[in-house]
Amino acid sequence: MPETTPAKPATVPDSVPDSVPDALDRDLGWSLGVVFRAYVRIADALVAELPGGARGYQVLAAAAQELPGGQGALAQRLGIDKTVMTYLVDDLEKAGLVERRPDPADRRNKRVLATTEGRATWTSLCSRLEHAEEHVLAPLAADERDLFRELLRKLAVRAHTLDPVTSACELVTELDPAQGRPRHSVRR
Amino acid sequence: MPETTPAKPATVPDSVPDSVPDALDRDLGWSLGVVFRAYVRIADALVAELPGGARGYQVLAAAAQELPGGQGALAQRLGIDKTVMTYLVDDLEKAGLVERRPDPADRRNKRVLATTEGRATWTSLCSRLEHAEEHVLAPLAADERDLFRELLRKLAVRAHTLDPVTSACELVTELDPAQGRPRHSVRR
DNA sequence: CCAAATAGTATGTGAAACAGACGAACGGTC
DNA sequence: GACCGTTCGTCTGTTTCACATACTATTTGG
Repeated sequence: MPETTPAKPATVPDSVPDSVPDALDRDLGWSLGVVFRAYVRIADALVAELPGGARGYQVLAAAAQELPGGQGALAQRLGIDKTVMTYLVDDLEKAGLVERRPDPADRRNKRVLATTEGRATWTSLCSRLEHAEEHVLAPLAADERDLFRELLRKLAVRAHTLDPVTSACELVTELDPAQGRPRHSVRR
Repeated sequence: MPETTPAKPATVPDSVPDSVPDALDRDLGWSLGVVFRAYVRIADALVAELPGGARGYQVLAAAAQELPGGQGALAQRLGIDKTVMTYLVDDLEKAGLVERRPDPADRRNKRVLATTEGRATWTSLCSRLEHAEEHVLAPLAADERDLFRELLRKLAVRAHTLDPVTSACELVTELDPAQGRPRHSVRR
């Protein structure tokens, strides 16, 4: 236990990760969080003009591409609460980028469609976001980038079709019996 | 304003062009978000007993492995605000899983170390989280899983060392001059 | 010893998520 | 056509959370 001065002073460890055997590297959750936050940060900075930030862009993109379904389905697809989607679309509508139109087949559904200006804005921002993606993926080689995209897409499509609560529950029940010594009575 | 009216009529897209099943699949941000949320959801469910949820687990893991640096460095590494880290460690300390100890070299720094019970809890939860990771990665083949892990790790380590604000700014300034005529190519 | 700087903590504010209730619109059944 | 039950979107209230700010303790350098 090298408690005394581990060869590296605890001061000024700033931006020099000495290729450490950081055990956190092995944690998928940590890696996912870091990459996700990095992307969101860059994307938010790039589309800061847009009402909803990065999520507003995703709504706009969905509207411009005229994906089927009302804004409820859109919310589920984007992982946003439906109440959040309401004022997200509100802001975009106030900005004149999208408009709500009741689905003639089922007037309860309100489709979110981009206006002409909205489509123009989207195409403009779209190229920016491409740069953001490339920026995040920069550490990888070109073929690695495509590979990563494809693998991640596969995971996302699969994870999106599954009901997360259900899968979590069945995972818990799957683990519970296998947990010979389950919990150390972690009191809260 | 080049072509005002797009060839695509905005009327009643009952039959959506199925040539593009899901244009969102191509968006890296969407994929990242979906996978990240799926993981967090499962992880939170698995470590619900722990004070801070999935982030509490990460703090506990860092404490158990005795990573160098105080809780400020820890917060930066985990992408959490330092004020959040304060009451996160508070809760874990109240639960008897970690303890704060002033660094003898610099008593301003408070290292976060796991207690014996904390280490036991960590090893217990660690195996669970491994299952969670495998569950998220289930759609991939075994070799693909390892490959994805490695690629993601590379991205995370690189993104973590960079200052996100700086990189975002330089990306904006890089894009600004090119903004005059944005490319229309949505996706290559 | 004093001044500047840094780590951690406390506090206030605003935004966001979440749950629940409500009106509108549909699908049946009678 | 008139009644249910259901679904969709919206509204409202509550609670949690992140962020900025100010403050204390401690170190460093002159």
